[in-house]
Amino acid sequence: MLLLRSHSTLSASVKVVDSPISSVWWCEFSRMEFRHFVHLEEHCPICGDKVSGYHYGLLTCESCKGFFKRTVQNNKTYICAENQACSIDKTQRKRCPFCRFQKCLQVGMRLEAVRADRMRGGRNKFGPIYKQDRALKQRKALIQACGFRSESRAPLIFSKSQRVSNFTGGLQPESVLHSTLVTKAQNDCISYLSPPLLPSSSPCATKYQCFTFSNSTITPEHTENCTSSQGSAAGIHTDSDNLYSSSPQGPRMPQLVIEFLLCDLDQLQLQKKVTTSLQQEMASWRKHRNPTTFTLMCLMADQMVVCIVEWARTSIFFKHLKVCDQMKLLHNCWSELLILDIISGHVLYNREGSLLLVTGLEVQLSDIASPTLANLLQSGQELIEKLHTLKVDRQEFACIKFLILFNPDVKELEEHQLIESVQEQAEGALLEYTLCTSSQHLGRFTNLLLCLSELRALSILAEDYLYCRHLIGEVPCNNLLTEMLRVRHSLA
DNA sequence: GTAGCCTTGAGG
DNA sequence: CCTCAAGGCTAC
Repeated sequence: MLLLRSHSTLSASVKVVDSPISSVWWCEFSRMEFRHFVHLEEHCPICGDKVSGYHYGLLTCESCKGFFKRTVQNNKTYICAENQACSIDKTQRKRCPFCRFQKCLQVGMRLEAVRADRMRGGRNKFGPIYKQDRALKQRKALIQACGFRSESRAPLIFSKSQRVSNFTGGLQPESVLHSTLVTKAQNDCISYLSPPLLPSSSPCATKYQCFTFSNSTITPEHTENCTSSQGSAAGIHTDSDNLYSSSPQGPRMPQLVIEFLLCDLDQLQLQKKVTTSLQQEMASWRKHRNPTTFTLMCLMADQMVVCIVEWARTSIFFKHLKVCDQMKLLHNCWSELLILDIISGHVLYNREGSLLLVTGLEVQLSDIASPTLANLLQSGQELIEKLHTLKVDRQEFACIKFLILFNPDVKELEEHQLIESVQEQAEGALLEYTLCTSSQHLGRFTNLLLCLSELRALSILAEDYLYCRHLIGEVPCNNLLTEMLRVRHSLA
């Protein structure tokens, strides 16, 4: 609370400017049967035929829907007569069911959407994802229909020639881990230039424009503080000699993703900060007695929560919110962000095996006496494995953090609409990014959202567990962690 | 086996 | 009541 209050020099609330498309007009437009227009414009990602709606996780044609259903329901196995690389289009889709089914899975059709009980009608868990995707497509189609493009600002990108020392913001350039980080950031950027095998029918493969601020609900001026103050430290600039200059019409990273990335504290900086604070904490603890592993974990968590608050407080959009809303949002999601930070450390730096916390503290499951804590760590490990398999990158983690932070479902928000709008834009940015970096189309985005709900569930369990131990006096007191624990439970 | 059309039923 | 994504039916 103190942290937030002491920095509450908010100049003005975020200005909501008139969109080039007025909101009244937009509402009227949305009421029209516009969604059908969107569907008709789409091609089946498997065979290129006309789509008939969302089926088993994504927009497909009627025949691929039926094919997928028959294959899964009847447990069919196929064999490819060629080399398992048959091209699938409308005219040839019947020739090789093996390759057709492979393509169904590849683009993201979901096996679990085929009902084991064969019950008809109703809705499944993908409903919200279909809704989100539809909303984004409507926005994109509307932008195209109006000939409106957000190209007002030069794209912010990583420069090929950017020096390592600039990227670190002062950290040791000889650090091996750090070099990996830089290479990864540059590789991410390079791979973005040549998106993996998108079918030619996909609109992403042919033309993709930066969509950020496409509905212009938030003025670019609110992003400028962030980019100008942190851009150089992060090694990101608007140099014309950039990776994309040779292909102005090629795919671009959604600008909002870059903005999020800029706000994201470098994992190594975070580690350094947390370690320093923790060493000081531990020194004072050891004067009395040696802390247990659980105590160490609590001390570390406390320092990470401080970093999370610091990150949020200086982040794009969030820094312009009213302090009361900032506090509500953080009180709602601190544990999710905390777990995400720990998990992202594992996924990004390819750590496997025992749970290695950000300070370097390694926790073996066998060392954990409490079965509840051991279960929590086990669930954390499983989520790490899922995200590791998905190869979630820094850009996606940066978007996910904003998705978690800007939760419009938090009660009694004063700037509810603005918060909802930021979350929608973060969702849109993540979807855009995944559509253009993954060959799985909607599948990757869906997988990320499913992981997000698992993270939410895990954070609730972890918070409950911490609170129980806090009640019996086992969590070190008088810090931000215990304050966060108390606030949540005093509101409940 | 395929694919177009029909029926169903939970959720908005 | 309407929507729409499931499963079902059936001519080919």
